[in-house]
Amino acid sequence: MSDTYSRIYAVVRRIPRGRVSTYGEVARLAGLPGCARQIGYALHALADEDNVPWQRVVNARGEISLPRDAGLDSLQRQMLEGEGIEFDARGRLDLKRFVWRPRRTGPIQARLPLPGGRGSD
DNA sequence: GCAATGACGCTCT
DNA sequence: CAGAGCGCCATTG
Repeated sequence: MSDTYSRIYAVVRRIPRGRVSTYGEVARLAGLPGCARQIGYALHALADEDNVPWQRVVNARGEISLPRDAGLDSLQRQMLEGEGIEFDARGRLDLKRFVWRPRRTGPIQARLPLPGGRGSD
């Protein structure tokens, strides 16, 4: 496994349950700005025993970005819904509500009312 | 080592 | 808001 993958996995593992992040954001947090595509590439080569919450990574539109033929898109959606993530009719989630923010960026860090129940991890 | 690929993002229309 | 086009870069064959 390359160091690039290790960095990516480390960041994805930090995403708490009930929240999601974007490929571009994960790339930046992993110290790989501009390498959003490589995030997907790394997650594709991921194994189940690696214990990485890959389902919490979506594209910048808040949409599942997996190919249909693999059948993983429905799996990801089911797992996210199980964490309390809500999808609209277009199969998209509201990044405004569910995106993960690593550090407090400002005074307002409003506690998002997670449908799942508890608002903290 | 070169050319093609891909679980993406941003800008313009 | 939605779709099309172009840029991006590590990994693969």
